[in-house]
Amino acid sequence: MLKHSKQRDAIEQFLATRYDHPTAETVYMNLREEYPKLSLATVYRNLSLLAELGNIQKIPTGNGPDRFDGRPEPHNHFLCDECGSMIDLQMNSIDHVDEIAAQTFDGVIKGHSILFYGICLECLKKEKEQK
Amino acid sequence: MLKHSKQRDAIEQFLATRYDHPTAETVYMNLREEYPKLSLATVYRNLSLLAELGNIQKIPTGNGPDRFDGRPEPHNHFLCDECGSMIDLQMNSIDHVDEIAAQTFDGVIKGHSILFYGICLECLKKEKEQK
DNA sequence: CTTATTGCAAAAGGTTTGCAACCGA
DNA sequence: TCGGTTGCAAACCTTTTGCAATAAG
Repeated sequence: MLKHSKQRDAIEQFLATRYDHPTAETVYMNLREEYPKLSLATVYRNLSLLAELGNIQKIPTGNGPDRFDGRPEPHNHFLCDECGSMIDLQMNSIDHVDEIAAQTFDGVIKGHSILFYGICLECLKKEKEQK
Repeated sequence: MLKHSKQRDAIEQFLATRYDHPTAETVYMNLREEYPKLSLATVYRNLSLLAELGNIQKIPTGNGPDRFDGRPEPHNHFLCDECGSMIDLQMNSIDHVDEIAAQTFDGVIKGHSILFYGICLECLKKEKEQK
């Protein structure tokens, strides 16, 4: 059970080419060119499925739509308050937070997600230019 | 500008008595008893305002409604995959993650939010009992 | 008296779902 | 053929918004 689907392949492949953590809508818009009949529902369904399978990551932002990351390996993210851009932060040394958490908690910690927020380089530059 | 409001006080007060990170809906349901004419919109408006003022914390979960925490001091949270309960995790030693992140990132990091996920103690017990 | 706040209802935004048609194994 | 997958539209859930009425300072 779980048949092949061109749409699913295309979605996974598209995410593999993007480093900006697109939304479902963005995936949809881009793939429409190649698959004019593609439906947004199909995009959502496959993004959820791919995330469950562990092939991609779904990253909730707290405001605005979820973002999707073609790289399934654990890593952290930075979200710019101002322009909404999301950036990968590779921080190997940070996995120990699960251990620290485990010391104060008796349940099972499967993992964590850290979302850093602030102002990205581009927005900083723009602010300086305006002065 | 910023007048006093009984509703806002009640919402902040209610949160101060709860350690289970209620949703806006839960706040609403509970305060209806004392304020029968209270509107859900008022609850949302005040929760947002209180969070902006830094009096409470708003915690997005990624699935389901946002949760609210009457304790504004920085701390982390654990969300149970199975029953949806949310627990505070006090981990003073964890603030250095911002520093670590700053080493790999040129923008401004204002803060972070860590959401741990897994299975809580209660759900673990239930699972064991079923076997 | 002025204006922040409220309640109500309607709208918005993002995501999910029902269903018949379609496609892959 | 069987059943997973699609497209479409409608439904859903959470949150926000417009507006006239109310209440705080």
